[in-house]
Formats: sequence, structure tokens, C-alpha cells
Amino acid sequence: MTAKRPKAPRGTSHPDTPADSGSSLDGRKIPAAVIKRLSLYARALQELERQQAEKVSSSELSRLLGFTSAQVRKDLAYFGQFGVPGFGYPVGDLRRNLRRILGTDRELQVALVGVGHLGTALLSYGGFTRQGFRIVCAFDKEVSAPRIGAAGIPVYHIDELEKRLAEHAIGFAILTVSSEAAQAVANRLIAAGISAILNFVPVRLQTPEHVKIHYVDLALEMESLSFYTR
Amino acid sequence: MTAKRPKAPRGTSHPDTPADSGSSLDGRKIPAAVIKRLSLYARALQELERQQAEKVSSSELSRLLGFTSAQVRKDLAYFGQFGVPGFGYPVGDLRRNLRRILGTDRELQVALVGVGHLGTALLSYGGFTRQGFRIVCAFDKEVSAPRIGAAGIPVYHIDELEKRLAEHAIGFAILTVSSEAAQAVANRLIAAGISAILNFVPVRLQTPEHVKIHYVDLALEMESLSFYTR
DNA sequence: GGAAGTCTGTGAAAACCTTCACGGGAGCGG
DNA sequence: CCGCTCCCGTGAAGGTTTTCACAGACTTCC
Ligand SMILES: NC(=O)c1ccc[n+]([C@@H]2O[C@H](COP(=O)([O-])OP(=O)(O)OC[C@H]3O[C@@H](n4cnc5c(N)ncnc54)[C@H](O)[C@@H]3O)[C@@H](O)[C@H]2O)c1
Ligand SMILES: NC(=O)c1ccc[n+]([C@@H]2O[C@H](COP(=O)([O-])OP(=O)(O)OC[C@H]3O[C@@H](n4cnc5c(N)ncnc54)[C@H](O)[C@@H]3O)[C@@H](O)[C@H]2O)c1
Repeated sequence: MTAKRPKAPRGTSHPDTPADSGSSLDGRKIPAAVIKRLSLYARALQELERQQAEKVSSSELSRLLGFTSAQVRKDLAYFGQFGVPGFGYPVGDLRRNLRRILGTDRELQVALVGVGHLGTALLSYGGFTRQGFRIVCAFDKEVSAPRIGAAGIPVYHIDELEKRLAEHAIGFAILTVSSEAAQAVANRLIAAGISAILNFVPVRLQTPEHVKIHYVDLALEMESLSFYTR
Repeated sequence: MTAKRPKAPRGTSHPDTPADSGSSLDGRKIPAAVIKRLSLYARALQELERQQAEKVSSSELSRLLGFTSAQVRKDLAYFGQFGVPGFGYPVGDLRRNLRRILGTDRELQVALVGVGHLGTALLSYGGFTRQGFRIVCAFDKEVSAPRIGAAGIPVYHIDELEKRLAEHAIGFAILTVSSEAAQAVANRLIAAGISAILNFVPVRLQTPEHVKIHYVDLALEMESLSFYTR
């Protein structure tokens, strides 16, 4: 008899690809949504600190950001006891703690790949530095010799990628190349030891588990808005 | 006796501000996350159609995007029965349906306010048009006379906002002004009848319920990545 | 035309996330 | 130092989203 051609990996069940969400820290599991809110708390505290506020209650914070007060308390409680009953949270203290938790208490070195329209706009944005990120250098394939780009950031030819990443101990990349180049560039970044990528290219990247990717997908946001207003 | 000063609206319970998610359509409630995935399905189908694929199964789609096949089926089932058992989903057909559901089967007219670094990059981006959006005109306060900006899009002084929005029947805005101006500009947009805003400014906007706002918050994404790689 | 195999749609279960509600600790005023 | 009030931390409840698992519908191939 002829052997049937094996169509697929076989097996009765197909576990598909699970959608991870959340990471564990210290034993407990932290929902991904909590981390995003942590950033918002940190930013609100920055503003409060600027206003010389000494304390803030969970309900004040929640009103400022549009959450419930219970959520604020629960989110913060994942990471320790920062509040004082009958008083609230000490602003400066909590802010310092959040920055430590998020890892933004130290300046993070970032590389940007793809100095086109969007890449250039990002290079000239001062807001990142304010939040503890520094774009140290940028790369493009259309650069014959190193040059100084927007905001005084050096732009190198993509061939120098590996060398420069190592030189500056960069662990973090922003990806704004064209769609066709995205996967190839991502591969090189990962091979060079990058551990996180903020990807503006509307392409789902294939990456090993240990590399964290966040997508910023503008067309998706627009379509989503479109749905809600039809 | 002296009357105590009324400290707060009173009441023993404080219902805080609830966090909405999802909207109702046709009676059922659609999770917000489903809508985002719908956009991704639509884009994947666009690519499949380009490759002349005639059909696609939920498991193929799920593999392409990194979800589970059950999720794909459930998401699509919110809106009707598009699949054929033993066959899969007809690519062209499903794509047309998704575009209709998302409202991207017609071209949507969009205005952009704040033609700075980021605004200019967005103006010169062709990808929106491909997805069914057209940035019709842009506004800035630093424009003395109407001029033609990137990609041939006219840039007007902000004073002309109301007039031009009405002229082009624009219902949709992208906000890339400076932080200080964001709330004021949003107010004007809303007063002018805009129903959705894609906001790049890291400021929580106060808006009436019927206006849908999506935030693109790059610093937040960076901080979030930072947490996961500490 | 029939049998084997594929793949959808969907209840039910599980996982996950948010809100409720309250005990009790901390400040504060007297 | 005491009592009163405020507000945190947290188990439990409630709600939402994802995954499982399967009946049945459709295709395909002989
Ligand atoms: N511009 C926008 O507003 C916008 C909006 C949403 C998404 N995006 C996405 O961001 C990406 C960039 O958009 P853009 O408008 O800046 O495009 P762009 O064409 O202006 O810039 C792309 C840059 O990447 C460089 N590049 C291409 N291949 C490379 C490689 N292998 N190595 C190094 N550099 C390489 C090009 O030389 C170019 O400078 C695109 O994927 C686009 O889909 C852009
Ligand atoms: N550039 C980036 O990469 C980036 C990244 C993340 C967030 N953002 C945010 O996007 C916004 C814009 O950033 P940018 O770098 O393009 O800044 P920018 O200063 O280059 O541009 C802001 C533009 O808005 C215009 N403007 C200010 N007030 C206005 C008003 N009342 N009416 C009309 N126009 C007005 C200014 O004239 C200027 O052209 C900022 O809020 C920033 O926080 C920018």
C-alpha cells in the first residue's frame, strides 16, 4: 500500500499558540495591565511632585487617571506596602519606588534602527530622556559615513550595528525600518543581544521567547476608532 | 453652631470611576480586545489575498498572528457566520466583511493637528491611505498662510479649524500638538463635531462620553518594556 | 454516491482581572 | 493618652476574556 503523505505534525489535540500575558516577579504573577498602569502612576506622581504635593491617596490618584481606587491600591500592593493608613502614599517615596520597579531609575541606553520619516521624528523627541531613556545611536542603510542626526545623535550605517551596540552596552531598540526589512533587522538585533524591541512596523516579528517585543500599530488604532464611530 | 464645610459630595460609598471596555453591537457586547484583533485579521487577510489564497482556516490565521485558533473563531463569530465547516474562511469574502464591520470599506476623512516633528512624519506616511484613511488637511498655530505640506496635504492655521472641518466633513482627528495645547485643541475639535481622536500627547484628555479617544503613549511602552527586561 | 477527514460554531470550564467591602493600623485633635 | 476619622491592604465576590472540547456540517476523493 502507498504511504499517505504526512500532512501535518499530527496528534489529536492542537494546543495552538498560547497568548502570554503577565510575568512573574518574586513568585507572584503580575498582570500585564498592571505594568502599564504603573507607568501612568509614575507620570502622575512626577506631576504631583512638581506641585510640591507631599501625599496622595489612592482615590485622588484614581480620579486623576480614571481608574477605581481599589485598583490603584491593588496594583501597588503587588510590589510592597508603600502606603500609610489614614494618610495615603508619600509622593516622592512612591515615585522613587515605582521608578525602581520599572527600571527607569537608571538611564536606559537605546538604539534606533531606520532613520526615515518616523525615525527622525523620534530622534528629535526630548520626552524619552525625561522619562529615563536615551537614544544613544541610530542606524540606517542609506548612510555612507557616520553623521550627526537630529538632537545630536550619531547615525551609523547598518553594517556597524553589532560593533556599536556592544560598544555602548545597548540592550534596547526602536524599530522603524520599512516593512520588508523588519524581520531581518530584528534578527540581527536579537543576535547582537538586544533584549527588548519597540516595533513600529506593522509586521508580526518571529522572535525567541526571551526577547520582549511591544508593537505600536497606528493603523490598528485608527481602524479600531473607526469601528467605534461607525 | 458652625456649619462644617462640605468636604466632598458625601455618601458612605465611593463608586469611583469605572473602567469601560467593550461596546455593544446588535445587542451582544463586544470586548475591546476583539476589535483590535479584527484589525489584525483584516491585515493578514489583505496579505493572503495578495498571495491569491482562496481560503484560510482559523488555525492558519492563528499561527500567522500568534493567537489560538479558538480565539479566531470566537472573535469572528461575534459578527456572524463567515466560515464553512471542513473548508475554512473564504479570504476575499471574510476580508470584505471585516472591512465593513470596521468601517474601513469607505475612505475615512481625517484631520491632523500639530505639524511638528511627529505630525510631519505622520503626514508623509502612505500606510494610512492603504488601510482606508486619508489625512485631508492639517493644522498648526505656526502657519501664517495655507501651504502645502508633506505628501501634498494642505496645512492651515489653527484658526481655520472649524471652517475646514465642516468643509470636508471630517469626523476624525490625529492630535500631535505640544502637551500644553492638547486639552484646548481637543475641546475645539469636539465642539466642532469630531467623534474620535487618536492622541499622541501623553496627557489624559477630559472629554464627553460620546467622543472616543485612543492613546498612543510611547514613553509608557518604553517603560513597560523596561520592566520586563530588568 | 458514500465514507473519511476537515474545520466551523459554540456551550462549558478555566483563567484572569476588577470591584467590593471591611478589618485594622496610623494620624490627628483635644 | 484616648477616641475619632481616614484610608490602606486584602480576601472574597463578581465580571470578563480565553481556552477547551465536541457535535455536526461541509468538502473531497475515490
Ligand atoms: N511614518 C509614519 O508616520 C508611520 C506611521 C505608522 C507606521 N509606520 C511604519 O514605520 C516604518 C517606517 O516608516 P517611515 O515613514 O519612517 O518610512 P521611511 O521609508 O521614511 O523610513 C524607513 C527607513 O528605514 C531605512 N531602512 C530600510 N531598510 C533598512 C535596513 N535593512 N537597515 C537599516 N535601515 C533600513 C530606510 O533607509 C529608511 O530611511 C514603516 O514600517 C511604517 O510602516 C510609519
Ligand atoms: N516626536 C516624537 O517622537 C514624539 C514621541 C512621543 C510623543 N510625542 C508627543 O507628540 C506631541 C508632538 O511632538 P513633536 O515632537 O512633534 O513636537 P513639536 O514641538 O515638534 O510639534 C508640536 C507642534 O504643535 C504645534 N502646536 C502647538 N500648540 C498648538 C496649538 N494650540 N494649535 C495648533 N498647533 C499647535 C506647534 O506649532 C508644533 O508645530 C508632543 O505632545 C509629544 O509629547 C512626540
